[in-house]
Amino acid sequence: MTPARTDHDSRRQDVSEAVWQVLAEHGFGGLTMRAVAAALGSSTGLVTHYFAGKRELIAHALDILEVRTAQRPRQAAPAPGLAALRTQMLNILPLTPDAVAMNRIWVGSWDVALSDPDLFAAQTLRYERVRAGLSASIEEAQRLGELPDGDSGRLATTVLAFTHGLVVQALFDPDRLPAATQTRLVDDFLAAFTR
Amino acid sequence: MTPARTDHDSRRQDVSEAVWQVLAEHGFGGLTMRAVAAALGSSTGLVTHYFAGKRELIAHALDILEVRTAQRPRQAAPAPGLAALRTQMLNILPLTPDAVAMNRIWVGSWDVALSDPDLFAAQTLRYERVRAGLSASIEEAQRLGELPDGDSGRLATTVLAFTHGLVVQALFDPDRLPAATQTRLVDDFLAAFTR
DNA sequence: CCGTACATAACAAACGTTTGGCATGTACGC
DNA sequence: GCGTACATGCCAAACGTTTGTTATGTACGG
Repeated sequence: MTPARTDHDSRRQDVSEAVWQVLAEHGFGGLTMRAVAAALGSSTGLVTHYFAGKRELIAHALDILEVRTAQRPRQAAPAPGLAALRTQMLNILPLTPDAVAMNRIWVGSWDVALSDPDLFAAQTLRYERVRAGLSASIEEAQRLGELPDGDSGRLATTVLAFTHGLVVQALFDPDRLPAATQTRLVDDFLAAFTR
Repeated sequence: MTPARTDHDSRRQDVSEAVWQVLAEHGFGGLTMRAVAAALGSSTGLVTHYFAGKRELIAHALDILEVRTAQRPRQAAPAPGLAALRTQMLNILPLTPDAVAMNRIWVGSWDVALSDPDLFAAQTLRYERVRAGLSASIEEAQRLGELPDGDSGRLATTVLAFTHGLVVQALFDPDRLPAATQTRLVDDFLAAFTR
C-alpha cells in the first residue's frame, strides 16, 4: 500500500522523459517500447510497469505536450493586451533548443492524431483552449484600442494559424529562420493588424 | 528490346494511387507494404516490383504530393498580382474533399520528414519552391501598387505560414472552419496587409 | 511473508524484404 | 514461320527482424 523503495511518481516521470527524448529524435514513427527502454537504460518491463501499453504511452506523450506548453519557461507578459499577445506567440515559437524539441513533437503528433479518433478529438480540444488564451489577450487589446474591433475568435484563429505555420517553416529551415528573424516576422505580422 | 505487355508507367501510377489512398486513411504511421498491396488488391510482390522498398515508396509519395499540389485542378488566377496570390492561397487550403486528403497527407508527412535527413532536405527544398511561387505574385502585386513595398521573401514566409497553419486547424476542426470561413479568413488576412 | 519494482525472456503478430516460379510477351537466328 | 532465348509482370511463400504484449522469476522494504 505505502510506497516502496522507489518513488513511483518520480520513476514515472523518468519514463516520461525518455518518451520525450525518443519523440524529439525519431518522431512518433520511431516511438517503440524498446526505444523508450533503451533511452532510459532499462528493460521494456519497466516501461510497461508504468504504462500499460503503447497507446497509453502516446496519450501520455500528448498530455506532456500540453502541460509543457502551458508550463514551459516563458517570458512573462510585460503588459496586458497586444504585448501579452505578442509574448504568447513568441512563447510558442521554436526560439530555444527546448522549444524546438517541443514543436518538433507537436508537429509530429499531427500524423497520429489525424488517424486516431480519440487523439483527434483530444487535439481539437487542445486547439480550442489555445485559441481561448489568445482570444483573451485580443479582446483586452481591443478594449485598450490597440487592435481594431472585430470577431476575436476569428482573429485568434488567424494568429494561431500564422504562428503554427511559422513553427513548421522554422523547423524545416532553422538557418533561414533564426530566433531574431522569427521575432521580426511576428512583429511585422502584428503591425499589419494594428494599423 | 523494350517489351511491354502492360504499360509500366500506368501500373506504377496504380501503385501510387494505392499509396495515396492508404496515406489519406491511415497516415504515414499506417503506411505498410501490405496495406498498399491490400488497397491495390494485389500481392506485396507487385508493390516491390515497382518500388524497391518502403523508403522509395515514401519518397515517391512526397513527390506525388508536390506534383499534385502544382497540377491539381485549381482556379486559374483571375488577374496577376494580389488576385493571383489570393488564388494561390485558396488552392492550398482544404476547400474540397480532394484537397482535404492532400493536406492530410501533407501534414502527416512532417513527422517522417523531420526524422529522416534525406526527406528533411527534400521537404526544405519543396517549401522554398512554394515560397518562390508566392514571392512572384507578391512582387507583381507590389509593382501594381496592391501591396506595400518590402521584402517579398519575408512576406511570402508570412503568407505561407498563415496558410499552412490554417490548413492544420481546418483539418482538426472542419465544422468550425468550412470552406466559406476559410475563404473569409484569407480575405481578412490579405486586407490587413494591403491597407 | 507480502506486495512492489524491475529484469528476463518468451510469445504471436506484423513488418520489410527476398526468393522461386509461372506465366506471357518480344527478339532473333534459322 | 518457328523455336530458342530472354526479359518482364506478377504471385505465393518464406525469410529474418521488430513489434506490442504477457508470463515468470528475483530482489527487497515494510
